[in-house]
Amino acid sequence: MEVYRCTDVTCRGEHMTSERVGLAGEICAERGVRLTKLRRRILELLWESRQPLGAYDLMGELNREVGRPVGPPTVYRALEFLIDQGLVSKIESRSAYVPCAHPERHHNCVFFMCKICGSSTEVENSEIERLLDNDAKRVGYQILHLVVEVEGTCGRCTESHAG
Amino acid sequence: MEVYRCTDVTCRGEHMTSERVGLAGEICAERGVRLTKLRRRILELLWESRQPLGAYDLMGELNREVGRPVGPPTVYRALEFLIDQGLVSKIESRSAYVPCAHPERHHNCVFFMCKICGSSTEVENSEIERLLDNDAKRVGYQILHLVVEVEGTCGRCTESHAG
DNA sequence: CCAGCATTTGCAATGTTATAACATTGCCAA
DNA sequence: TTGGCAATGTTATAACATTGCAAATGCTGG
Repeated sequence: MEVYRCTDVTCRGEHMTSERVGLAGEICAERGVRLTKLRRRILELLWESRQPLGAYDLMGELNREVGRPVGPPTVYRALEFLIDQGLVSKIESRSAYVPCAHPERHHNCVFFMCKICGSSTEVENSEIERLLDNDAKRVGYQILHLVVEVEGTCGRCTESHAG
Repeated sequence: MEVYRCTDVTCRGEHMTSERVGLAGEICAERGVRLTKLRRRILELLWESRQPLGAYDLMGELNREVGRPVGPPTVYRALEFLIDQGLVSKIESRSAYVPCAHPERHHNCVFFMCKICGSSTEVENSEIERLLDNDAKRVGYQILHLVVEVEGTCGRCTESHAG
């Protein structure tokens, strides 16, 4: 059983995919919604990946696994479910999907994306949310959803490219 | 000559498209880059629109104007130029493009998007930039580009839908 | 158990957004 | 006049996403 680093640096230590997916299962049960085999498998694939996966990446992998074509709608519907349940987020600037580190809490994620290695890091920052709330009041908006994505270079890549 | 409301609420008053595009021309001249006819026309179309336009919306309009097919690369290259010069921003969560209210300053825009009427409002918030800078340091990132987009309902639409 | 119903998935087609690869134009300077 | 260069044109295709309908699956009450 392989082990993966948590993509949320505020959360130290390592977590197993199965642990993550198990938690997701509990959350779904509590809410009376179904984490079906397909949905669970897609969530696993996202946890197993070190970088955001596109819908068609997921499709390709599922194709290989089940040995027959899995169509886009199948994948997109599962992703929609996972996003609705807060188990996955879409990275808008990449058209890619990542598992959410803390689905048990309702928070707006900030994503740091490395331009070089493609990895993503999730952080929580309630202060940003507060600031945007203020701005929203100022311009008369009711907030439904935040998209905060930072493109840059991660420490590792910045070093290795600096020489 | 039609007049349009500035999409940046921190900037009161009204501005003409020609004024905006004129400023863009000056900026390009200073920088030694060329705001060609095509690029200028696309910037005008964005200023004339009350909401973000997709690349294919722009293509359609240009087709009508020049009476022959204008291909996607033509539009995308012009958009790339305008974005590089800070004259236009892409709204990632919509795959749509908006003119930048203050190209003369280098700042990261925050966009509020109304889910109902589709309009967008640009605000400046250097505090958010500062917070994200802190987070970036914390996770070891070098920031290259920020995407901060808020989806919600604008004051007008919130009212009319509340009853 | 199973009939009825809702949810989920399968499938084919299509729509939408973006880029690759290569050709052409127009301008300027050697 | 030619060679270089930036911009644009052209064709094709890649990448991402949705619609509409049919089939399968899973719950629930009889």
